Amino acid sequence: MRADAQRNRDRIVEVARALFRAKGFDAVSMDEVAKGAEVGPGTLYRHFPTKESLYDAVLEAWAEKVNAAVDRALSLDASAREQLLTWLTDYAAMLTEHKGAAARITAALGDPGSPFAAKCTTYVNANQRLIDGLDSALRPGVEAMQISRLVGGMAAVADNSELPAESVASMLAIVADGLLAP
Amino acid sequence: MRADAQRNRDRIVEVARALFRAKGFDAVSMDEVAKGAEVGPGTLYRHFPTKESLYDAVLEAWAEKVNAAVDRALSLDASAREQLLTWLTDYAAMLTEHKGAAARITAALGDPGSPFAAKCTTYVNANQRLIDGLDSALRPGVEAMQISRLVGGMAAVADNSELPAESVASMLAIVADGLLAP
DNA sequence: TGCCAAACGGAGAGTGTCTCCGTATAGTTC
DNA sequence: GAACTATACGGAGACACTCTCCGTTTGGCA
Repeated sequence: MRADAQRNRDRIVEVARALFRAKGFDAVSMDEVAKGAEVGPGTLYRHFPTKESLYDAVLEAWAEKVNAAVDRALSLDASAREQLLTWLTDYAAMLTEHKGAAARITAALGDPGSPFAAKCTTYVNANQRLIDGLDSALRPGVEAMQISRLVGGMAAVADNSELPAESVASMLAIVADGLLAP
Repeated sequence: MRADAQRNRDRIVEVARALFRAKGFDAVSMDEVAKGAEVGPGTLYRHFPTKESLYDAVLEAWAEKVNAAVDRALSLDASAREQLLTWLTDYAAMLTEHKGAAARITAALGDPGSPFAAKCTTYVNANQRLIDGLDSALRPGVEAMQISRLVGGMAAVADNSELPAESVASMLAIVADGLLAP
């Protein structure tokens, strides 16, 4: 890639990250990103053919934090319930870090054609590792995709309604108790 | 209201209901509704100043079914768990009856300025009646708004991903067990 | 320095929401 | 049943947004 192209690409992602985080996916227009990055719309679309692909690039670095969080929860010297709650809370917090991200990623779960498919796989795999780690403490038959959807749904609601952390925590506690073996 | 205006209004709502149900909120354009109802865009917007207000009118009749469903669940001669599951399943099914409705209504929970505020109140009240009816079988301190958000979130996920009923049921079972007293 | 593939950027096509305002008509009054 | 007026109609178009085409510019190499 030519140096000017690389510079422009970096600046676009940087501007887009700030805008998406502040205003949410829908409220940011591509023109706005182009103007902010001081490029023409044509240039923006050369780098990112769709708005989704731009969003995907913005979320790139961020997906790696998920695996770190599941490791952290599993390494805690605590009860299975506390480990589970720690993970769910971290997970929901990461999902709501960007406004609108939770709903978008959760909607893409199980859709291989989605531009966020890679991110979804990361999430589902993290939940699978959690299930393997917590082993028999969980309700028999619980699946990684179920946890992904349950927490993704909660995160989306929390994000949309801008719920305070304690409201999210109490809902996650309900989900966690439901996930633990009876 | 003049007779021709009433006729047009009725036809608009009827056409919009069919379109929204089939294609979901976002995929239906106002022009499409206007053409289907054989009126001009101006006429459509005279009756419904925003797309949301049209959606609200479409959902009008449908909100009444919620109270009937909670009565049905509470009158069942069954365990608290079965009553709860019956209600949650009905509730989620009603939310997903119109594509996109669950996410939209759940997002409006707790926002008095939303065009769907009246529908939200109906849902939260129904859950409150459930809590009162099930009494001590539920986890102490559980609130109607929490149940509304939990199930609304699940319904939104189910709706978005077009999940089969059994997938929804297994997630609702987890939520239900979390809601029941430990 | 000159070349040219790569990149740029703006005009504009296509689609959507919503408005303005001249025209048509329902319903009343004589 | 004719005239009148408040009410409603409907289409042209303003405005915003995503995305494309293509003439122009420029980075990097020989």
